Amino acid sequence: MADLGEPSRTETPLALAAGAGSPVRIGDVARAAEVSTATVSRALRGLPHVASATRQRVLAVAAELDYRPNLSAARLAAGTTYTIAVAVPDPAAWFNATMVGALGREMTAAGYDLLLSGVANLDERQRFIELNGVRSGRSDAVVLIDVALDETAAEAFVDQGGRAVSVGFRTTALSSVTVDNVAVGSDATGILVRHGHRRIGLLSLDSGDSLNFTIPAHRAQGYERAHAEAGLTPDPALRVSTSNSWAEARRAAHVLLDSAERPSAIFAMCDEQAFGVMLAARDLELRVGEDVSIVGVDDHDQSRLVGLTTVRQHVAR
Amino acid sequence: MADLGEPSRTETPLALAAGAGSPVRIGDVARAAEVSTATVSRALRGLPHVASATRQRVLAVAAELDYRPNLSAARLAAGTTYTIAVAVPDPAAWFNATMVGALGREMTAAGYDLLLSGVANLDERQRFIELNGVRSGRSDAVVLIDVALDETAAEAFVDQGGRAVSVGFRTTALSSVTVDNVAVGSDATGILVRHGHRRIGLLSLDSGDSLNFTIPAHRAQGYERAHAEAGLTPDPALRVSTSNSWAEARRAAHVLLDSAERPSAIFAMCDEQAFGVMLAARDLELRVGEDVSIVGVDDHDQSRLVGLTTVRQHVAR
DNA sequence: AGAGATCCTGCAATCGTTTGCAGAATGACG
DNA sequence: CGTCATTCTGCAAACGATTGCAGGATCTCT
Repeated sequence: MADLGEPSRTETPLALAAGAGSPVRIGDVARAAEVSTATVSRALRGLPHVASATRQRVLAVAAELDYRPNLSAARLAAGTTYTIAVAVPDPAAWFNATMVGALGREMTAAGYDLLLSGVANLDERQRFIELNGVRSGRSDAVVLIDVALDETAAEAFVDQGGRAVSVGFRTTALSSVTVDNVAVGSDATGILVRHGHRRIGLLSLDSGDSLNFTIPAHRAQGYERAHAEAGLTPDPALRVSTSNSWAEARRAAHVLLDSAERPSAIFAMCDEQAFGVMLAARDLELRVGEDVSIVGVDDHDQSRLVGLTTVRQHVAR
Repeated sequence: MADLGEPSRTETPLALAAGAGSPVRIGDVARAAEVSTATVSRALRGLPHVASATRQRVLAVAAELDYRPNLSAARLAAGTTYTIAVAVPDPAAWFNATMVGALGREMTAAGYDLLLSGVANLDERQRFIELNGVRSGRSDAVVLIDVALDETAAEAFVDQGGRAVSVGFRTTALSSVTVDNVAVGSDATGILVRHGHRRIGLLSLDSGDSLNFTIPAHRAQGYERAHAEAGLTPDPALRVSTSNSWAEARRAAHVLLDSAERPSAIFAMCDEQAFGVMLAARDLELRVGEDVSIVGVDDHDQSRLVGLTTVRQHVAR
């Protein structure tokens, strides 16, 4: 593992407004096209009630002058921002990153901007909600990815006129897009049960500082349901929980696997954890899929590689 | 692999401005605190020349009224946006996501907003540059992550007063933060050479639709340099390139590994590709690290798991 | 006590759009 | 040819802050 040290940096002095000239305003276009600013505004935005000849002329002049409307002004006047604020606990986590990417594509297509905020703890969540609340003029709506909001907070937000959508967490006050995590847990565990496993470990996701505690809870419910349906009773000793880092998961898996009565399979709530479990298995020279089976959730490309069985979630859309 | 089907969606009607009341403006605060709006503005932003008693009063009143300044108005008046637009080819790719996350943290701390755009091809890049150019009022500056901009485009942007920083791509017109990719390539290859490998395959990153073609080129240069320093001449037949998908890389690796004179080691330009190579090796029942060595770049947590040697890049900061 | 410096505060202009309303121009129709 | 409906266009008032400038208090020093 070679370490490359500090990345190099070049500091090219940023020539401020070198050939900038004064920016073109809507008035300049109006004058050049011999119409009023009102007409320019309407023509440029494709509003009705503009003669098509006039519109052509305005468009031509605007292009000629390379006119760019000032967004702040437009937003102020129109009272809308065409921006959606997205909050996500850890932007680098695979699920979140994919979600944000997909959202971004949709929004760009619809002409909206995507304001991204990392919201890792309660304080930051609070700040985010306040900042992007009603009439902050910062955003038109808010999307919470994997960020839980209790009912009262959600209601307060909506009552004040905020618009919000929640992904991965269900709240009655908010529109939400969620996956049935009980089913996820049940499916995953069910796969193991059908393969004849009777002692199945559960590596649960630690809520910790995270803001969504329902996902792990629901998946755990599924884990139990699958057991119940097969007439089994899960052993509480086989249940541990960690954050979603592979390192911690590895340590936790050791606890399970080192024991004399080790489980023959482990259900890990996310792939990151599943990787950690694999590491632990390797440490103990257990063969994955033979000595111990592992099931994860999510759909990392890489999962396939190491022969992990995963329950897939649809992320884009 | 169980497929959970379409995620469920709840559509709670979003009560618009239920208890919203009319938003509090700066004038309301001014009136309540018995000062002018100018003073309120100064007090709230911590500007000097406000008596501390006055400031206290204003702050109290503002809090009392739950005043939130309208960002669009503030931006228009101040001529600044406190927003930085970030362009990234694929927001879900590990390196990019991590970078965006780190940037976001810094920016939030500094009171800036992060506007995220996916910029996957030349058209989108063009659109991004136009949209976020000078005085668009959309952003104060632009950060290009792994998005190449030719010198002329960069100069034009700067000449018009745009501010931009480039990450992962060096341009003389722009400030840039880059990693010395020749060194990366050379380090990675050097590791293999020192382990006694003489036939080293190179799995290069296909520029394709991507916007940064210098990284692969530089790493390839490093690959050659390392050979030269060891008095070796790389075999051109051992050089293939694919996109950064593990599936394609797997196919490409087959081309290398199926041959009678297969390389004893392969340098893959990114971890995603390295995973693909591992898959191919597994297909052929070659043991990684024994029958064939693999080196990748980046620093996925997962790399460690499968015993991949990687050259680490510092991503955050 | 008067002159000058220092510190606060408010007036009003400004930022660059959008949009309601009214008036002008054009066309249709009897 | 006069009405009336139908388009188009422009005037001017928002939108909600920021900030240069000048005036009024207060303080210091001789």
